[in-house]
Amino acid sequence: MAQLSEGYESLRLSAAHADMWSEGVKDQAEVALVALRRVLKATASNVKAVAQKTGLTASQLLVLQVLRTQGETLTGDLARAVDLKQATISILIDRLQEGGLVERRRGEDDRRRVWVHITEKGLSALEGAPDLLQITFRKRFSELADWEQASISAALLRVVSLLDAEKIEASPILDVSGVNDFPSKN
Amino acid sequence: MAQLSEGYESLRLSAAHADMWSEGVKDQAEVALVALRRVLKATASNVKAVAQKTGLTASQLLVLQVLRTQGETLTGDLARAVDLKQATISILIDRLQEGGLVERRRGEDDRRRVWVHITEKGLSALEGAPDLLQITFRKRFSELADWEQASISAALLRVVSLLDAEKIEASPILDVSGVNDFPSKN
DNA sequence: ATCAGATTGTTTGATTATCTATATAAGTAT
DNA sequence: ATACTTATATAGATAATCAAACAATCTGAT
Repeated sequence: MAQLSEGYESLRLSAAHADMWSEGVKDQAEVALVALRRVLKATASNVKAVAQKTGLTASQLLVLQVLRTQGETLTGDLARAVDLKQATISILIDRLQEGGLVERRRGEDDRRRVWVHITEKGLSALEGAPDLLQITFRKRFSELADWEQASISAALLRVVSLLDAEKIEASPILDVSGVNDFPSKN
Repeated sequence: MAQLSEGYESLRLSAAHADMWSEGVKDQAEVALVALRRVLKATASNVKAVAQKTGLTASQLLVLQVLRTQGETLTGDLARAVDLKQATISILIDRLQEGGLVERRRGEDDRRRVWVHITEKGLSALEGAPDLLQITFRKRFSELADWEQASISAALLRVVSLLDAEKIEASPILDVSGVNDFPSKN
């Protein structure tokens, strides 16, 4: 336990214009990365917690949230949205359907396609698990001064570009948990 | 496919001082959240990709990176660091040990404790999987002007506080993939 | 019309993750 | 000593997840 915290105690989060080559002082990139990691960890923890509250798994929660946000969605798009293989989504949807949380509908024009939509029961399952992290974020963010809001948004967008994540669409959820490879083939 | 992208097309990422109550225009919080989600998705995708390159699973990769950064670590601290249950870590370490990537060492003063450390083989396994995302980030970040670096770091730290993530230590990896509930009990 | 190839989903078989609950072992304190 | 407490490990169960094979359907070129 000591082990863990000590490891990070050595990070100087305030070393704004420090000599980047001196020993023992992290550069700004490190400061940013540490902050980023904390954000990532916080959000990931959050999903698991929310999922558990509803008795859903993280992936199931994720899928339901996508469906709530986007409405009826093709299974393939769902797979892309949560970064899972179609095979995985297929089984995941099976389970959700068994529980009556979603329904499948065969495409009319193109009968290969399968549309998935969330049911009333699915919606109420989500009601039972408010995403407190996101709610907290919104609330506190809204209390910030305009200029600061703009500054944070800009910085985040900058980070997106630094990560070369331009082409990555956002999942409609403040999370990541069962995620996969790049938006490659399937 | 169309379904997915259309959903986000409606977001006006540039509506900086727009009327927050008018229809069809997202407020700044939404802008920030969308950016955040993209960051999360990008990083999550990254781990999976890196893991796959080495033949490791995401969790295994995560653990190895923790061990490389922190050196010898107690299994319990490891569990906390990657937000998994001790039981899960135990099995995970079993596998890594079978592959010769880590070793266990019984504590000397307190013989209940088990220290885990990465082996040479483990280190070279990591060499084979450079975290390109992180490398890219560092490189591009370092090319930014000082003031912008500071601005981004500050904004990220602000986000951490908005998420109430103060108490959450950063994992030494730019990722989250197998993560669990809050830093509660065990 | 027909047939090759592409797309979209599902199924199968296997591995791994992960949890809860329980067991084991070793410290600590009364 | 006896009863807690802490640190790991094990067992049993469920679910995630993938790759590969399969099935159904559509498209386009002949």
